Amino acid sequence: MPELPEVEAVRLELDPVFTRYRIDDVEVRRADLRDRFPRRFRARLFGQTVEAFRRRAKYLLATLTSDETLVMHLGMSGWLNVSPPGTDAPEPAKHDHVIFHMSSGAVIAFNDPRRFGLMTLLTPTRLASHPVLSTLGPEPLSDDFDAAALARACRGRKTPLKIALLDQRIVAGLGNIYAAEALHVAALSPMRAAGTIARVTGEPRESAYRLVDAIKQVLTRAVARQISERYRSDRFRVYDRESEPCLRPDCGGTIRRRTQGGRSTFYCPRCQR
DNA sequence: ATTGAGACCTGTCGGC
DNA sequence: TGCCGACAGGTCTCAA
Repeated sequence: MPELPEVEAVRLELDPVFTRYRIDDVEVRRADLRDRFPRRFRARLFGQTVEAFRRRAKYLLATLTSDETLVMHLGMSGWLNVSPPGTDAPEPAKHDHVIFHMSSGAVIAFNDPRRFGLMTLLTPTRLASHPVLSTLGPEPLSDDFDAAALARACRGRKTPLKIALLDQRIVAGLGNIYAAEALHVAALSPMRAAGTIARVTGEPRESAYRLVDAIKQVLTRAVARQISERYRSDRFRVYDRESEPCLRPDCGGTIRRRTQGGRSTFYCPRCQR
């Protein structure tokens, strides 16, 4: 489920009942998501106040009074479900692995059937030197992410553009759906070599400007729509629309599906070059 | 250095 | 109905 827009929706939903509130209790019902939880996980959270809560790429980062940061990643199937203050907390659902009881009265359940999600605690030092977090590319909706930055990152690369967009070191937050969507908006082929959006000097070509605009547009709209609602394939231009007509006016092409890096890519072979 | 394949884990869906 | 394979919005590791 979760790419940048979904993670941002989760952050927004949690913020009013999570940020600046104390963690009164933590139920750890399974301590093994993608990695085993760190030692003393529960004890290190117990009684801590969430001083700040932000999103970086697809990660959620909660800074605690202790200066440690609770790092959460939703993986493929993860979500954080909120029971608002004043409501009866429901019985734990299947695959509720960690449940936070906040001083706001809210109960927040981390649910993740496939357990590709991640939850850990990092000291400031280890946060700053984290091999993944410290090498993430720019936030796609920030001013740091522009055609020059994208072209520089793609310069000389022969890997297909779609694969490059999924590389979180190039741009952080795109996943399989929005990478395909952005390439369609930009009318760029997913198979094209990533390096072709840059000149040999590393300067952006026109396609790099188009792609950056498309990424920002696709993500901005998805965030605005508060994609936390249920998955509906008709919200997408190409994703999950194999054999259906291309939605670009006057294109007349048909959406195709093929595999790249072991994952499905959807695109229009007619208008995406 | 890049790149591709396989791994992790559970659920769902379509075909027989 | 039941079984089986294919596939799913992510990331990591390992080999070539």
